[in-house]
Amino acid sequence: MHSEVVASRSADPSNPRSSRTGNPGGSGSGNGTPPVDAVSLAIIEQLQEDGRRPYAAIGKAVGLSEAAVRQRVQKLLDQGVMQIVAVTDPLTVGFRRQAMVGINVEGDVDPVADAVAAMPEAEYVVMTAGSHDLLVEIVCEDDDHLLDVINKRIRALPGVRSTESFVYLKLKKQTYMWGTR
Amino acid sequence: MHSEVVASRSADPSNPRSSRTGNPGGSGSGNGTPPVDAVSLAIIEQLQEDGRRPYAAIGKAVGLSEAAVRQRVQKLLDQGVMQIVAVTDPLTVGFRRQAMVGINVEGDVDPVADAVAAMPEAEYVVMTAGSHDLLVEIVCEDDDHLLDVINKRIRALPGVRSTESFVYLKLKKQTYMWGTR
DNA sequence: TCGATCGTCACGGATTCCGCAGTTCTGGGG
DNA sequence: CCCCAGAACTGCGGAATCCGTGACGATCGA
Repeated sequence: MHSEVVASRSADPSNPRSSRTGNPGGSGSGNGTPPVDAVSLAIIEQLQEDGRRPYAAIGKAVGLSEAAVRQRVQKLLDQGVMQIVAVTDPLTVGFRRQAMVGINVEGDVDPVADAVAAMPEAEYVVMTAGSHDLLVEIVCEDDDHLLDVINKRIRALPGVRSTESFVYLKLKKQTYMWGTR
Repeated sequence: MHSEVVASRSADPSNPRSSRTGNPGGSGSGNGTPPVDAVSLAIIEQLQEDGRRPYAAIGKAVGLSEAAVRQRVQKLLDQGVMQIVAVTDPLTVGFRRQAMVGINVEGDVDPVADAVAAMPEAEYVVMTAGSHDLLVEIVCEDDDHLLDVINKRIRALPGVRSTESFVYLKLKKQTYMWGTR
């Protein structure tokens, strides 16, 4: 139904453009060269400040025409590189219990991650290095619901060795401006 | 500079409106009654699916006029209940190292949380119950930068007893549709 | 009951969005 | 070296949207 996630990773190797302004720091030596150049990055920064900023204003800020900005934004959206959405603090909005759950997996992590990601209560799933293999942010109606998700559904998944829960008490900061500083 | 965070918690006790559709479940017995009613919730859901959806379309979906939707959205934005932004997977976008850091605090947690939240590298700060008092999502340029933030800046804060790090390997899911199911 | 405040509706002008060519630039093959 | 194919950018015109303004009705407090 909905557009789905970000983690699709494009899979479009026929786009070795890069060059132009050259990515700063050159940190992309590892594997996937950033599929977005500096201009698209600037556009993303604009939209991180205000997701509804008009294309013309963005174009003026990054030195592009309005149509070009529109096309780039559309492509970034289609590729799943970014999404323009309203974000809220569920605790502020009301009735909802949140928790971060660390999961330890026996064997391959991927299938467990996919299974957890398929749960509607999982808002955020990330594979990590450290004392947990998986970190999952869970959003629930109430404590009973949360207990059910953690102790029944997650722990029942094959490959799950153990879990550790961190129930949210208060959200202190939530930003999406990593580029702006 | 920017509008800042969500966690401002309104602090406007002179607004005991509520009523109207009556919040489901009646969970608002504790403290702050949800400052948003069912209609605003429906608007938020619309914008969670597409942050650029026109006001008229939203109004048609929730049964309101275009101007009414516009004013409600503006208020929700001003109150900090929600923000409309572009969200990305930094790992996909390129050059950036992410990690979740669990922090254990000696004494009052709040000042530590505020100090961490003041760091530009901290994208997400939440107080939790469990084996960590604080969970912080850190976004860095590279490993050196990450190491510096964790081992120098965070550990140097007064009251920090210990930290535990989970370096991000791969983001599997990232949704903001908690209301839609 | 009266006054005040808030939410909603209605409307008009400025702005923005969107599709559609036309042009330029890059890269590959003959 | 030339030509072609593809992608990206620009400019333009019509339709839709955004935004300010004013007025009406309801609710709450005095």
